[in-house]
Amino acid sequence: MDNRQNPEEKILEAARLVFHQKGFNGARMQEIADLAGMNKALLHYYFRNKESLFEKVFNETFAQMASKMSEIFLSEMTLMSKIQIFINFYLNFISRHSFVVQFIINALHDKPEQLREIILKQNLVPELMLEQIRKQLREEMGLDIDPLHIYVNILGLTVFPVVAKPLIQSLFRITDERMDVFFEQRKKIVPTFIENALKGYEKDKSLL
Amino acid sequence: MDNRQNPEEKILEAARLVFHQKGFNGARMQEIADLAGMNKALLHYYFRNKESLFEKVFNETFAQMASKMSEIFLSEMTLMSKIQIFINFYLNFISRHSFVVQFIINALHDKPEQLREIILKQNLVPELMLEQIRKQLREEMGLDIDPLHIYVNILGLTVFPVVAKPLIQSLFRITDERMDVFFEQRKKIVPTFIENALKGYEKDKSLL
DNA sequence: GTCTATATCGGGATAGAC
DNA sequence: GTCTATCCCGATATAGAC
Repeated sequence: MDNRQNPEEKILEAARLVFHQKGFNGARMQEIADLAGMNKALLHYYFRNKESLFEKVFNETFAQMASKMSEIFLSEMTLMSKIQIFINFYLNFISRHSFVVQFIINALHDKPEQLREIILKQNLVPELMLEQIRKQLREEMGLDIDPLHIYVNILGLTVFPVVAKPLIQSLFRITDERMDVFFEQRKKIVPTFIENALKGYEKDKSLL
Repeated sequence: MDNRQNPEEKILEAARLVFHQKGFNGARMQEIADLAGMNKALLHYYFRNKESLFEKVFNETFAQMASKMSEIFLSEMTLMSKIQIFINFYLNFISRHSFVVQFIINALHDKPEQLREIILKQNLVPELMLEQIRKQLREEMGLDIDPLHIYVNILGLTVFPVVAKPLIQSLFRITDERMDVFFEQRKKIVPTFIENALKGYEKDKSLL
């Protein structure tokens, strides 16, 4: 671990790695200390206890993902471009931080409160993103659909395969290399899939 | 907990509830014992240790999901009907057993081995399902697409919202009641979304 | 601030009575 | 088979020297 950083930063970096992979219950303070190249006691000196260290990591991680997402979906682009960019960003990001999403989902499942506060603290308003999507669906594609469904669809198509990667691999005996190819393909396949789906609504509005 | 059952079954039922919600690390033998209305020691008497109890629950749960999925996708129906039925079944099932999927994904993420064996033990061959989907894509829609992507898309659109439910709810401040409506809507929206997407490929084969 | 040593506790597992 | 009591380890947390 990088010696130039101050201890706080070294601990946080180690904590990120361990918590992301093992979650709160699975993580060991000892492992974090080892990874940070220092003693357990120091973790308590800098961050009172395991819980508050976890909270720091969680808030930081979640805020980062949320703000990036917000940034993309509130920018000035066509909806389809945004989807394209989101999937690309996300699949690249995830290949380096493979456990964050599952980490977030699990952490949330344990204590569903907060989280909205984390977002608001960053001056992000989730509803704005939805309204922006609604507006673009209407103006760019002439569709009057609940944007939440579309948003969830985008996430599902992007996020699920990443989270379920071990399941998919084990089930169909797919090598790591073929899995990389698979995710590379999805960068093109998913946007097309979504675009097709939305264009289908345009053709036959009775489906809405 | 039901008194008519034998102790083994009572333990298993309690173990299911607790493991599904909290995972291996989060679960407490004490909690399982309490829920089963008996003493911790009895859990060890019937199931040697925590690990093997967990394994029983996991294998059983996973096998159940897998066989149902296999049953649907290998049956004699159009692909679109299967998708329709799968989503309906799944969203109903999940509303009663809300944590199973996350449970499976997490368990797998911790130990990616086995699992294929569980499937094969049931005489299920995952690849058969894919080949069946490939065949139906070709014959019913004239599409020559990698069935794995389609399969993963179906799962993503169905499974993700369930797993991410707390996240969605907290982020957009959605009440439990509105969430029920949301999932009810998805039973129609998702099949249509997929159908549109696939029909889009028919129109413009260059997208494949 | 950083270390070693240790207190404390929760929880899985076992012994042994009934 | 089922219980109580207890063991024992792993892990968080703290005391205290340097």
